[in-house]
Order: sequence, then structure tokens, then C-alpha cells
Amino acid sequence: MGISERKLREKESRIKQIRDSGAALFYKKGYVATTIEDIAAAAEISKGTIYLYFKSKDDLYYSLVEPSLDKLSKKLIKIAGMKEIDPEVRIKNVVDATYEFYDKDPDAYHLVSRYEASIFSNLLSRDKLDHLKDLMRSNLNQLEIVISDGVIQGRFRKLDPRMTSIIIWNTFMGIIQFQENRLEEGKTDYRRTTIDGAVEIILRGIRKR
Amino acid sequence: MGISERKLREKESRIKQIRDSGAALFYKKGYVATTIEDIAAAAEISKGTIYLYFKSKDDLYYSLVEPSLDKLSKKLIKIAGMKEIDPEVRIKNVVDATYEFYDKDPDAYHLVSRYEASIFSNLLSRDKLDHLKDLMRSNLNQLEIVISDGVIQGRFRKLDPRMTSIIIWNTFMGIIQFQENRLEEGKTDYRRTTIDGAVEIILRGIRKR
Amino acid sequence: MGISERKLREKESRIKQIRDSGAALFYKKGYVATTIEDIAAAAEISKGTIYLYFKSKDDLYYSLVEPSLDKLSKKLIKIAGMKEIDPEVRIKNVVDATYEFYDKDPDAYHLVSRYEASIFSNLLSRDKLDHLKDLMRSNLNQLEIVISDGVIQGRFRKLDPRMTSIIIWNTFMGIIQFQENRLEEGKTDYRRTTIDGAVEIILRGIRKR
Amino acid sequence: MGISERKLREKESRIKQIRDSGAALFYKKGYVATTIEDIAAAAEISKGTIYLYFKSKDDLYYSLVEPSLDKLSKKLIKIAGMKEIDPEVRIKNVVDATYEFYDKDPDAYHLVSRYEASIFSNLLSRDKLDHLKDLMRSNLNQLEIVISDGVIQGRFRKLDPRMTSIIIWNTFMGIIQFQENRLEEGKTDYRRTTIDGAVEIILRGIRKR
DNA sequence: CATGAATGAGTCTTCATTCAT
DNA sequence: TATGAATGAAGACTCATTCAT
Repeated sequence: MGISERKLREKESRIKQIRDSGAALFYKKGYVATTIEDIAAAAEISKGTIYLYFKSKDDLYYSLVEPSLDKLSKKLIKIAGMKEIDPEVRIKNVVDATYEFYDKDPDAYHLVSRYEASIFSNLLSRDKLDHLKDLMRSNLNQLEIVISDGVIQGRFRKLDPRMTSIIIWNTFMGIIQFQENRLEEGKTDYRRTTIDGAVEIILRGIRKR
Repeated sequence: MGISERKLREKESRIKQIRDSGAALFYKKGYVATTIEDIAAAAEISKGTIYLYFKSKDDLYYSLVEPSLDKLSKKLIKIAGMKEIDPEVRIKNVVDATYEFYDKDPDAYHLVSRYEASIFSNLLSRDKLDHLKDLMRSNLNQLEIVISDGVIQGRFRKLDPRMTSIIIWNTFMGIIQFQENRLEEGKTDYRRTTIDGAVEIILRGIRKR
Repeated sequence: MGISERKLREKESRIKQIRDSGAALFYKKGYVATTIEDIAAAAEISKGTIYLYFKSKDDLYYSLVEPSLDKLSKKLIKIAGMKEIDPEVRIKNVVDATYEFYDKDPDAYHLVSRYEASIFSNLLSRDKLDHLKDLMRSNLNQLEIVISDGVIQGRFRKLDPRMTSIIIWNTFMGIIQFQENRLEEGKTDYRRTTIDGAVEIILRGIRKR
Repeated sequence: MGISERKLREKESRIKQIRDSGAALFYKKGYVATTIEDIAAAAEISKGTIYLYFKSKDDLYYSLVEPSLDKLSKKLIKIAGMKEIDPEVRIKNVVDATYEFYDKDPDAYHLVSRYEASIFSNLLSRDKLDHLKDLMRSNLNQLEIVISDGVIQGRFRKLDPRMTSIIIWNTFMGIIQFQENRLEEGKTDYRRTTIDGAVEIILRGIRKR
């Protein structure tokens, strides 16, 4: 019993090693430029071992992107659904949740934010592709719902909720990407504060006075 | 002389063919997934000819990205430098200029916006890499200058100009990317209007009342 | 003109090199055990060159088997169709034609005689697979027609033409295979005489007295 | 002792499982296309276990082919040796024995009939290779002996016993292969009757009148 | 200059074999 | 003994780059 437990633990840790190395490399170099050999080396295992746990390179990639997207998606749906809460607060909550997701698992976040449908269109089945697209869309939809609520409740100006959600979403992604580059160059970490500043500006921009 | 002129013209047109095909393909499929064969076929020349004009695949890519970045950069520097003009108008002008750049040469724009330093850090020399980074930074700097002016002139609230420029810049990039995806799915073209809406929201968010 | 002609000749000779090496190796070691590297080495070219002329390993194999089978097939159809000729003579003619085919292009013959549908069922499209099967069947059918004619004309005993054609066909294949083994061991070449002896025995066995 | 007996029994049954699965798979898919994993799965044991009982994949294959060949060989030697029996009857007996061998253990038969020296020349030692060749030859030799007896006794025409044995042997192999293909396509089972028909024709062809 | 055939290093993937438990 | 995870050599195939014409 102890043995089988340990085996299970080891197997899971092996999978985790592969997933972690894969996520980090896919994020750093992109799908095409990352080789299975790279991932194996980073995980300190052999090439073959990866194929014990993942059917193929794109299977590994999909298995990284999908649950991450799914997790974030579920989180945002929950937050956006709290109709009783003030829309401004809900927007902040969405941003907080996304930042927390990013903070806890940056590689997963990057896979999500860097996801490019075009790369996958040749690799994944129609089903999987549509599923990923749906998840991506869902995140934006949640923001849209909250903004829409705010407009209806007269808290926000009469503006296009769709457009506004796009602005917020891409501002978030862009800021993270930008501040990370600065971080790499040894500069101070302004990620969280820049995000907060951006939210402040945008809320001010959409708020009804 | 007539002959050598024609030769020159032909040579230049040959180079243009390669550059145009390269830009379009690099944008559509990404650097790694684009093959020299692809580009040669699109340019209706032979593979070997590309190597007459470009040292290597990454040389071609660099030669596409650099002038595009440079061109946009110069444009923005000019606009941002018009200190006599109202900061809000200058911000709008920066956005207009960027949009015009995008509209006239979408492939060049995409090369710029999709440029990923990480991919090139292994391919390009330190010099070239730094140069590209500088150009990228310059664009943000111009926005920063304008916002800074606005803050000093008391037209904008006291906010971090750097942060604000990041917000504007990434909102632009994100909206283009997003609306292009929707365009591909056959939906109405909301690129320009979404951009305008976003600028409106942000200006409202940073304006001093 | 002279140049393009030479180029064409060189290209054809390159293809011939690959085909010849491929046929010889596929015959000697079987489809699975033969590697593209093997074939390239035998043809004294590089791996990549093979892929300039053939889409894949199984494409090369198919391109070797199909025309060979087709050629033999057509030959036998022609001979079997000569209804005015004595059935015994026609059987001999079929055997002669098959032997001539073998003698002129042993590798092609071996590809045909060693063809195993099971190997291909996973590699080839339904169309191609059916086509090969049809060709294989056709050869037997021609023998069957001749024997059938002989039975109807009262020259042969009342026996199953299908069964008899199978006997003749497999005797031929078996004898070639067997005598080649002996030949390899340095023994005298009895291929043709054994074939003739076998035909003699079988004709005697089916002839009506 | 009861325990060690059980252990022995289990061990033998384990080996049998491996051998049976191996024979079936080697026959169905060929040596190269059959994986150790396949065999282990079919035998419902683990990959490692196979290596407890067999040194390598080719060792397993050899250990399957050799005894099968040996068994058939011994059987035919016995029958062919019955000098007091009529040669025609002995030929029939040889065919019957071969058919019975095939009928009882088709996989073993196929291993024998599909055995291809060329594949093994790289894998097996000279000794083993020669041994297999000897066994293969022996079968033909037995037929040759019987036919030779028939010629001497004046029952058969003056023909080459070697050649005649080759004809008979290969007719048998060819017919089985051919009729099995037809069987797979759902057609009636004509294996035994075709064999009998073939023997009838050949005997008639070699009989002295 | 232009061509495109040829090259071979590099990529994904499979599988015989080993070995710690 | 039995297991099955791990290994890494080997194979099919791609593509940037070179070079003879």
C-alpha cells in the first residue's frame, strides 16, 4: 500500500515535471520552436518518457492549455455571475482573479494569453479547436456581462459592453507582457500597480457621473 | 544605361516581391512555420534567388521588421514632438498615425506587433536585438511624452505617464488582433470604431475635470 | 535545348537509381526492414533527395509495385485472349511471358510475387489497395480463362479451372524462389528447366487422353 | 514440493502464453511489425517477463520457428521412410501430415512457411541460420526420396525428383496462402479440396501409364 | 543573375531492452 | 519472479542552405 502510493506519487511528480517544463518552454519559445528534446532535458528525463504520459507533442500542449483556460474560465464565470455585487467591484474582482491565476501559475497564464488559434488549426481536431475557442470567448463574455449590468443599472455610461471588455482584457494582457520584459531587464516590479492603475483609469473612463 | 536601369528596376522589384511575400507569410504563419520554399513560391521565384538578396531566413525577417519599426517610430516621434498641439489631440494623432500605418501595410504592422524578442534572442546578434528593442521602446516613449506633457499642463490627472502609455498602446494592439479575428469569421468591421471608442474611454479616464 | 535535355535525362536517371535501389532492397529485406537511409546509400544519394521524387516511403514502394503488376497484367491478358491458339500453348505462353518478365526485371518480379496485402492495408488508401488486389487477381484470372477454354474444347479433363490456375501460378512462384536460394549457394541455375519441367508435369496432369 | 510443482506448472504455462501469443502475432503482422509490447499484452503479462524467459525478440522468434520446423521435419521423415508403402500413397501421406500440422497449429505452420532467411541473416548466428535451413531442406528431401522411390519402382515417369518435390511443396504452400486470403474475404473454405485436387493433378502428371 | 536539385542536420515518434522495486 | 517505468538508438520526414549549370 505504501509502495503503490509512492509509485502513484512518483508518477504524478513525473507528469508534473513534464508539464512544468513544457509550459515554461512553450511559453518562452513558442510551440514550434520548442522540441520534445528540450522539454525532456528540462524535466531531466529522456525523450521516450514523455511519450509514456503524452500521446504527442500537441497532445502535451493541449493538455497544458485546456485545463488552464478551463480553470480561469470557471473562476471568471463565478465572479461575473454575482449580480448582487456592484459592477465596479465585480470588474475589479475579475481582474484580481486573473492576476491571482497569473501569479500562481505564470506559465499556464502565458500559454493562455499567447494562445494562437492559427498554430493549432492544423494540429487539433475540430472538436478540441472549437472547445478552446469557446473557452477563450467565455472570458471576454464574463467581462461583457458585468459591464452590461453596469450600463443597465446606470452605473456606467452607455457604451458598447463588448468593446469595453476587449479594452480591459487586452490592457491586462499587454501590461503583464510589457512589465515582464522590464522585469527581465532587472527593473522594479510594477506589474500589480500598473494593473491597478489601468483599472482605475478605465473605470473612471466608463463611470457615469 | 537603359539596360542597367531596367536591371536595377528588375532587381528592386525582385526584392520587393520577396519582402512582400515574406511579410505576408511570416505574419500569417509565424516565423518558424514559414518556409523559404513558401516565400519563394509566393514571390514566384526560386529558392536560390532569395539567398542572392538575403543572407539567411532570419536576415530576411529582420530586414522586414526593422524598417517597419523604424518607419512607425519616426512617424510617432514627429507627432509626439508637436508640443504646441493639445495633448489629447496628439494622443489621437498618435493613434491615427498608427492606425494609418496598419491600414496601409497590415503585414508590416503585424510583424511589428507580433514581434517576439524571445524567438530572436538565439538568432540575432546582440546589436540587432538591442536595436529592435530600442525601436519598440521608442513608440511607447512618444506616447509617454505626450501624456507627460498633458499632466504638466494640467490637462490630465496626476498619473504615471509610463503606465498610461502602456495601457493605450496595448489596447490598440489588442483591439486590432481581436477585431481581425472577428473579421475573419465574416463579421462586420469594427476595427476603427472600437479603437475610437477605446481612446474616448481612456481619455475620459485620464482627463482632469 | 541540349541542357534541358540533359537535365531531364539526369532527373530520370536519379529516379531510376532510387527505384532500382528501392526495388532491390525491398525485395531483399522486405518493406519494413528497408530504411530510406538504406535506399539512399544504395543509390549513392542523400535521404532528402528521395523525398524530392517520392512523397513517402510507401509512395515509393507503391510506385514500384503498381507499374510492375500492371505491366505483367497487361501482358497476360493479351496472351490469354488469343482464343484461336491451342490452350496448352497459351498456358506455355503465359508461363514464358511471366518468366521473361522475371528475367528482365527480377526486382520488379519479386516485389510482385512477395506482395503481401496485410503490410499495405495500413499504409495505402482503399483505392490503391483495391487496385493492387485487382491486378493480382487478374493474373490468375487469365490462367483460369485459358484453362476454362481448354476444358470446354475438351482438351483438358473436367477440373476446376480456378484451382488449376492456382496450382500453376504458385508452382511458378515457388520454383523461382527455391531455385534462387540454390543459386545463391553457388549451385547450377536450374530455374528455367525446372519451370519447364513443372509445366510439363502439370499439363500432363490436366490433359485429356 | 507441491509448491515447487505449482511454480513449475505456472512457469511453463507462462512460457506457453508467450509462445502462443508470439506465434500468432508474428504470423499475423510479420516479425518487424510485431512488438514485444504486443506480445506481452496478448499474453497478459508484462514486457519484462518476456525477457525472463527469452533473451531477445529474435530469440523468441527462433525458439518458435525451430521446434515447429523440427516437428514437421520429424513427421515427414517418418512417413517418407516407410519404403514398403506405395509411393503415391506416401506422397498423399506427406501432404496429409503437412495439412494436419497446419490444421492443428496454423500459427506454427505459418511461421514455417513464411520464414524468410534474409530477415534473419542479420539477427541470427551462422549456426542457428544453418540449422533452420537444414530443417527447411529436409522437408523437401523427404518428398524427393518418395518420388525417387517411385521413379525407381517404375511407378512414376523418369523425371527429376528434386524438381517434382519442389513443385508439390510449393503448390501446397501457395494454395494455403491463396485460399486463406479468400477465406478472409468471407468465401467458402476450399483449402482441403484444392489441396486434394492439386495432388490429384500432379500425381496424374508424374504417373507412368 | 537565376535556378532548383541535392544535401544533411534536426525533429517527432517508436520500441527493444534494462533495472529498481 | 514479475512488473512497468525509463531509456536511447533508430527511423521517417522536413527544410535552411549550397552550388553546379
